[in-house]
Amino acid sequence: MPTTKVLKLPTIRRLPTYLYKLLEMQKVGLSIVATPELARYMDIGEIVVRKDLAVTGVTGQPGVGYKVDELVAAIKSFLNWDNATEAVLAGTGSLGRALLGYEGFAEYGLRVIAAFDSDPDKIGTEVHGRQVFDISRLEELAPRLNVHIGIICVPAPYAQTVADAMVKGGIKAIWNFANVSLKVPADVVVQREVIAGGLAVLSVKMARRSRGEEETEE
Amino acid sequence: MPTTKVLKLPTIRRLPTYLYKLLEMQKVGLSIVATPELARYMDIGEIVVRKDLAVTGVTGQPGVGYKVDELVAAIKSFLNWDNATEAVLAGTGSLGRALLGYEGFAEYGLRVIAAFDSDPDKIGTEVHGRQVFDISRLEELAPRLNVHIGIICVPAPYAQTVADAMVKGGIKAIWNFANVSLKVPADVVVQREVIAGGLAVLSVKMARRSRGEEETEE
DNA sequence: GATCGTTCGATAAAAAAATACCGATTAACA
DNA sequence: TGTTAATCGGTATTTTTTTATCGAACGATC
Repeated sequence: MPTTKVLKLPTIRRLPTYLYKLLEMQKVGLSIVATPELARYMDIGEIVVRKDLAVTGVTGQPGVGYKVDELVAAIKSFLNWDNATEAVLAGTGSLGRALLGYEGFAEYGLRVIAAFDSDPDKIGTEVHGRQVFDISRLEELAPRLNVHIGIICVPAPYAQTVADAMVKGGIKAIWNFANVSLKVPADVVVQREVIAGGLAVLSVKMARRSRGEEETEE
Repeated sequence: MPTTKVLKLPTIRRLPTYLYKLLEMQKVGLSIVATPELARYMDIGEIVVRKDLAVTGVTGQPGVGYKVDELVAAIKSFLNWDNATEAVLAGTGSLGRALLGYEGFAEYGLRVIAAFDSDPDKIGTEVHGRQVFDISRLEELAPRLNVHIGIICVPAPYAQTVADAMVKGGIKAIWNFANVSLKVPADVVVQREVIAGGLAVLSVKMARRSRGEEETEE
């Protein structure tokens, strides 16, 4: 209870998916959920589900299951998604626009309140209701907007420059979609997202399958 | 050499990032790369890099490093990315459009040649040079296009229906961006992509950091 | 109220992945 | 030619993650 348990990255990665399912159940009015159902939905073992839910501190009832509301609250709290965090986004290319258009972030406690770009044609426009500012103003505006999360969607060569500006602007967490490692001070956390990683796994799985080999499940 | 070595998922996920870096080096004319440089770029240990590269079968030279060209070829071959595979995409919402606009796939051996949607306003239009067809024609057109990879970007409630159509259309691999588990025959592989997973990790890291705790690096 | 099937949760075992260690090979340079 | 620094690649170890096992709690049914 007092100290922090070891955090398990795979578990944390799975939590949003649980949350998504649980929110769906809430909408339909379901109040109880048992492990087998979640396991089917997640395509993982029942025991994994129990371990995952355990980290949130929620305790289920034997023979019954878990209370959906409790789980939702606990997961949100664990992820610090209970009160929306505001973020800025740099790079309004196709990926940046996609993220700006993704309504799901609302449920994930993330509100992207402004976008930045270097393209004069884009500066001053709006993307999905958010204004696009000149990227050179990022460092100046971030503190005024009081945001602490930055999302980088610029091409790889510009990512470090943008990251530097974010750090100077007081950003403490960077969600990096550019495929480069960013140098940041120790008190800033970075999460690099490599979408092609999934494609690689898919490719290898497919190749094996077509060769008729059996492989370990993901 | 004869039998298949155990495939390590984390390694496979990292391969595209190596590849990206190596292609960059090729462009600049570098022909040799050593582990420490890659390790810095990847933000992981040197030993991990060596183990990763080992699965491709490439052997480096002590005191020198690896040949960039060899690595590029070996990784592409390992991932079956050496001759482009064609794919279709379902759902031209913001995410679907972003994927259609991502040029990087060319380097990853993926060519999305057609898109599908159910919205009459989108059907018949073009998105980044690819035509958008009525999703009801997916099952009919997929075999004629001779594609075996399908990308699902439709809202979660429609994902299973789309997947069924893809399977009937001869698709053997599905890259699923909808947050649901898909039921498919055993000879079809599915890779589910949960973008919010990374955000969850970032959130937890940030929370820990602000509490002044030390955690294990990712 | 007794029995059965279901589910939770703790402990233990297995598998997977990351890390450490160390000898061998190479280039650079005195 | 000898020495030094850098690097690879194999084996061994540790850590992390998944999977298995089992007793106890609960609801439903008879």
